[in-house]
Amino acid sequence: MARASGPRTRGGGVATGGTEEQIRRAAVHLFATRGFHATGIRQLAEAVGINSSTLYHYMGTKEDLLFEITQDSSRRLIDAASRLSPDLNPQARLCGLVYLHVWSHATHPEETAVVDNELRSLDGERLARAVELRDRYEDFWADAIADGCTSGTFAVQDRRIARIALLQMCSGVAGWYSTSGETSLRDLTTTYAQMALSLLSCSRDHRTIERLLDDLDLQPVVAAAWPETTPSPR
Amino acid sequence: MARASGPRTRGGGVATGGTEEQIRRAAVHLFATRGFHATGIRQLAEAVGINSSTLYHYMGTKEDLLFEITQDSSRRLIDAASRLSPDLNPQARLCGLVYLHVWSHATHPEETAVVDNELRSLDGERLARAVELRDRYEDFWADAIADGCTSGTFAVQDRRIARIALLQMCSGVAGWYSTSGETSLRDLTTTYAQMALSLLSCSRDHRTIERLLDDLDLQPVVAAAWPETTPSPR
DNA sequence: CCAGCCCAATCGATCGATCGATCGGGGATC
DNA sequence: GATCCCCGATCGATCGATCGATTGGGCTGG
Repeated sequence: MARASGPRTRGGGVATGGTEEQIRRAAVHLFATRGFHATGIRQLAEAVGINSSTLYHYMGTKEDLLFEITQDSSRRLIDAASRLSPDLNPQARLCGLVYLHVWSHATHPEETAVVDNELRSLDGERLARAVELRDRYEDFWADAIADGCTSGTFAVQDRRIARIALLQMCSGVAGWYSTSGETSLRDLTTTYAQMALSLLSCSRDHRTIERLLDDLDLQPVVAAAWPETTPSPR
Repeated sequence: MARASGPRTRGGGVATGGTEEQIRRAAVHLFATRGFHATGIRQLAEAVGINSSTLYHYMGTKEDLLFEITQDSSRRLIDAASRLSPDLNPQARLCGLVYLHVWSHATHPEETAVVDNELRSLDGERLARAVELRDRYEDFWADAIADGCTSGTFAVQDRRIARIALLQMCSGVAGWYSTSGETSLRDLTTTYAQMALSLLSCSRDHRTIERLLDDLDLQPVVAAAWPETTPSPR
């Protein structure tokens, strides 16, 4: 349990946030970079600067920690997607989903990578719950694609394959994008939205999509889904 | 003591190959499904039906095994890509790459998944060699995309991002496709080739791509890259 | 104000289990 | 008897997790 909301002890507490949040952050980083099974409980403690036994004052088992991380990240994506206006045309809806997904994966690559790659380390019941959340999120995409296809805006050979391909392509952003690189977040999201529309046989000019995304004004949505956006670079 | 299974005689070995090949196959399966670090040496031995110490008669370390598996799979992809005729037009070349990549990932999902997901478990020097092979393979894609862009066949906002997106999208096949499902390999590869061309602003009809792939006649190429397997369709 | 107590927070020590890997020897075949 | 397979036993290291003990700030009753 442990309710930590403010108290810092020990001198020299340079790190930001409470101990519990530090643990969470270190776990996200280690799980994303080395993998769940390759991350030792002592490594995690060392990254936080505490003894390994102290970890268990703040968390349950190591797997509990992984589960909570994945649930949290999954829910953020679902929250963001569900905030999209329901009466958008298919084109705008799809662009919005791409924007939210790519923005999340670009600015929080570790959280999203853990969800994308480490679900298999969950046991049966937790895996089922995690998959359920993932499926709920993918339904937003399935609905948008179906809408566009029935209305004639999109044209694809196979809707399910198109959905899988789009999600896979957009998730890849977490693996390579760096905010310190030469591509801005604005260009990145626009480029992916353009590729997504093209893949759905609905090509649009880059500037057109840029304006479309500007009009959607989704920055408040991602800000609500990922509140404590860190000032740290990376 | 009677041996449980796996008569060793060389005269054609009943269902499974030699012990070394059995180990390789079991390792590919376990590394792909559970992950490298989550796979124990005793699990691996049990899957083959031998004692864990016997493993070391056939292999080096566990990491040696992973390295060999990734090198092998990477080289097969490079071999296949390098067999594509150098004087194909960009459209046909790109379709050929998609075909080879998707076919490989669909028919050998575990080998390819290990390469795609477990490279990080390699140590520094081996990781560097593995990444080098991966980069060499991606160069085939970069060249095809560049050719198409300079010749006006393709049009993308960012060639590098397009390449990454295409590869990510095609690699995803390993994660969901089942040869026992309702989608044939022929439809799968054609659908992906169509999506790839569309993404590159070079839309083509499904039937057109089907014929294009038929004309390329790439079955001998994949058969050469993955010899000891069953290639029936197309 | 102080005495007494509580409790979050931390650590060192250690648990049983499992990890990857090694070694010497047994038994079969040629 | 030499070679090839294979296994039981075992190594040191590390795994995730728990234990008892200590610390110190904050709250309470007097």
